[in-house]
Amino acid sequence: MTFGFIADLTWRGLLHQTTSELLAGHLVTPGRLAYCGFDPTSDSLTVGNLLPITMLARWQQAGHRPLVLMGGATGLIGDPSGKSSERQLIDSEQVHHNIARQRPIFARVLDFSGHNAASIVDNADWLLRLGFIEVLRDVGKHFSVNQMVARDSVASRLTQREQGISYTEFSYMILQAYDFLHLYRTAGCTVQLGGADQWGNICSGIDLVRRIAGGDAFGVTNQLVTKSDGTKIGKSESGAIYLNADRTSPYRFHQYWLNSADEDALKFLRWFTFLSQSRVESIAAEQANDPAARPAQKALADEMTTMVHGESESRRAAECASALFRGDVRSLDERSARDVAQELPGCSLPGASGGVVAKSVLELLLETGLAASKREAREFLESGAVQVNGARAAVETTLSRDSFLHGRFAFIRRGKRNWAVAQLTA
RNA sequence: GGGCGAGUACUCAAGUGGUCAACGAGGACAGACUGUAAAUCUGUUGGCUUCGCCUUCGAAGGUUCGAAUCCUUCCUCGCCCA
Repeated sequence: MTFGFIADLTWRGLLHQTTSELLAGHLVTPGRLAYCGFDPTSDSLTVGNLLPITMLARWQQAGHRPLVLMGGATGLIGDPSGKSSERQLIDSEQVHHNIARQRPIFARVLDFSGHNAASIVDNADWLLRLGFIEVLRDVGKHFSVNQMVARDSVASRLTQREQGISYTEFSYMILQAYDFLHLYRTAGCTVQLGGADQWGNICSGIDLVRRIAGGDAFGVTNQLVTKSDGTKIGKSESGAIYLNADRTSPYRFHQYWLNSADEDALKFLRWFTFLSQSRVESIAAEQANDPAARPAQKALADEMTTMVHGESESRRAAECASALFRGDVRSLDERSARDVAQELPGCSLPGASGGVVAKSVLELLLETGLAASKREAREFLESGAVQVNGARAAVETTLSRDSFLHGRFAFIRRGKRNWAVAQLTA
């Protein structure tokens, strides 16, 4: 698959800017090396981090080699871009842990084998070795403070009364530029990919490569992700959507995309998935034809879950969703009930063999996490928001042994789309 | 180091001795309507053993019958001066 990288980004509406007209010519030669940096400030990535990863994947699909740069060293500093306040420093042990936790997701989206295999490097390997004086003399000379101060990311912090910027963060751009130089010299890396907010940092790197190494380097930035309602992607009511299954279950992950607004679904399909232009267009046609069937949301949810969690998890999530929302929970046979229950958050109850089980729904709401407090639980029950195994529950409703499906499961639904399950253990 | 000002619930933001769990807005959640949308309307939004009780208004003390509101010290932040 050698569809041009730039052309691919263009029809997807992902392309923001490129640093040079000469880039297209540069990319004619396959096997070019591009890198994109990732900050290991958290131990798990969220869907917000997915876009840069897919950018690298698209790069790879266009016949080039992708390089993941983990900011093991820069993560100790923190990038001021897009941050309204000074970051908290994390220790290097934490950074190592975070890097290790993040690695697997890259392996899923990128291909680490073959002739244009992806690779991962950590800038701690070279940045930590640098001496302060050495950097000031060799690198610092090439930076104009006048320019640095004019940088949007810095300027906003300087003019903002509330938040200042420390010298530490101010220096970040020098480190990132140095990364590019290092990768250019040691690996022949000529392109840096990043979000539109990284434009300045990328240009600094290109500048440095030209000044110190006398080489030509390029940058490509992608559009920043926005949602139609203006909120940030990857944030849901109940918190961030992570890419790790232990943080966000495949079911929840699938649900997140399935709930995309109409205006967003097709856009996300282009931005995040690898579906072809013709495929996306045919989905768009279906969507226009029958919006209620939500073909775009479904395709999006399936594709994304497959990308991040694999095909079988994706299918399970989809089947689980249709069991819960399309059918009657009570019609689930025991095996499917068990499968579905596995996907949902919940709690288990000691179902003392033969003993009488009488559990109030109110407490179950609390234990399954569907309600944050008793007062809230009561409120949900009073407003008729709660159903147990398909039957509406009231404040005083209690469950006896035979209210459990197959003697084991109580599927609890709060509101329209929040599910949990309480299971009796043998 | 000196002067001034600010710190209120998820966020913004009222409140300057009792009627304050604290106006209002946004957000969020729930109900109706729907397509597990959007828009709209309604309700809720500190906790509990809920006609009542408990814990909150940067922190700790104090004054008072009674404080988010007054006093003291401390912490944090911003502006100005050095």
